Amino acid sequence: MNSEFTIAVHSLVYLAYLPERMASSELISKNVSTHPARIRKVMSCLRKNGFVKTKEGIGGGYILNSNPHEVTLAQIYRAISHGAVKPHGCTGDPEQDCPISSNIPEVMDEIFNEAEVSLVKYLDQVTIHSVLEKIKQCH
Amino acid sequence: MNSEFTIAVHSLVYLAYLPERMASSELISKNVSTHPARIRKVMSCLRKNGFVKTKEGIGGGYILNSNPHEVTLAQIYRAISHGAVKPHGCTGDPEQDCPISSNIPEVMDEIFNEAEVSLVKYLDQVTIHSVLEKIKQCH
DNA sequence: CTTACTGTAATTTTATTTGATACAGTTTGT
DNA sequence: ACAAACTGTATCAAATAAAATTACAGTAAG
Repeated sequence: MNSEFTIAVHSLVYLAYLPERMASSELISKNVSTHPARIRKVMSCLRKNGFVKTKEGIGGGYILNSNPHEVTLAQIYRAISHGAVKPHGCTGDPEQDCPISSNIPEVMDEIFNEAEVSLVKYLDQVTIHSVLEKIKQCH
Repeated sequence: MNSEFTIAVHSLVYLAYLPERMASSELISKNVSTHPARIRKVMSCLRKNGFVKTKEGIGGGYILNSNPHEVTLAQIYRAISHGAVKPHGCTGDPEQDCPISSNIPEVMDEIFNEAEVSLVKYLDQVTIHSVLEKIKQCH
């Protein structure tokens, strides 16, 4: 899994935290500790999924377009990292005679899909607002 | 996540499938489609966790040392890929004044840990035997 | 019409994963 | 004793993936 999901959550939490709920890619990138172009890529995806609105030109940037109490990490995960639980390399070989080797790719796929469902079920219980609350409770 | 977990599951399923439940790293590597040294590395870990026994020297190899009905993918995951759900890159920066930036690493860590607990809870329902059954049911 | 922004693609750099090689240690059979 | 066939483990090289960087077209504000 690459860290775009983490970047997306961080960015949304940051926007929810700002009084104006608006920030440029440069400002967000400094908070997240990454490159502005990467923020723009992630935010572009979040915009397409309705989590934020963007404003181009002078004074532009990203503004929250959703309720932090309602947006869950599961929604963000599905938008940006769907399928990321499964590792890239797969074992086995469909050409082999052995039923283990030839069928395990399909079976492991199914298992990783189900595993992801469980993971997403947990993420569905965590909202942007609840992440913000957890952060505030850090000593 | 790298694919050692997948390799471990595949290898154990393969051993469970073999009548003798014994195979060399070379034989397993061909079934899995990877390098024998990689199999030996993974199997070495499985041995340390009691899933298999190894036999060195001529006629040696790996032999199942556990009941396929009892070994779950959760046990294998914990042995070989614990912590792998969390992506490598982390966002934020503990040095910054902003509470979001400075505290999000800790909070996201916690979230990924909980997410992994959910994932492992699912894997706990899947045994080596049940994977073998799924494979047999492939058309 | 300049400035400050986003959108997006292309490129380079860095990190991770995988494959490959090597060799010491172990067991078996002769 | 010793050759053969294994595992255990470390190291190096190659492939792949992730991240950073650069570049530039498009847009809105003043």
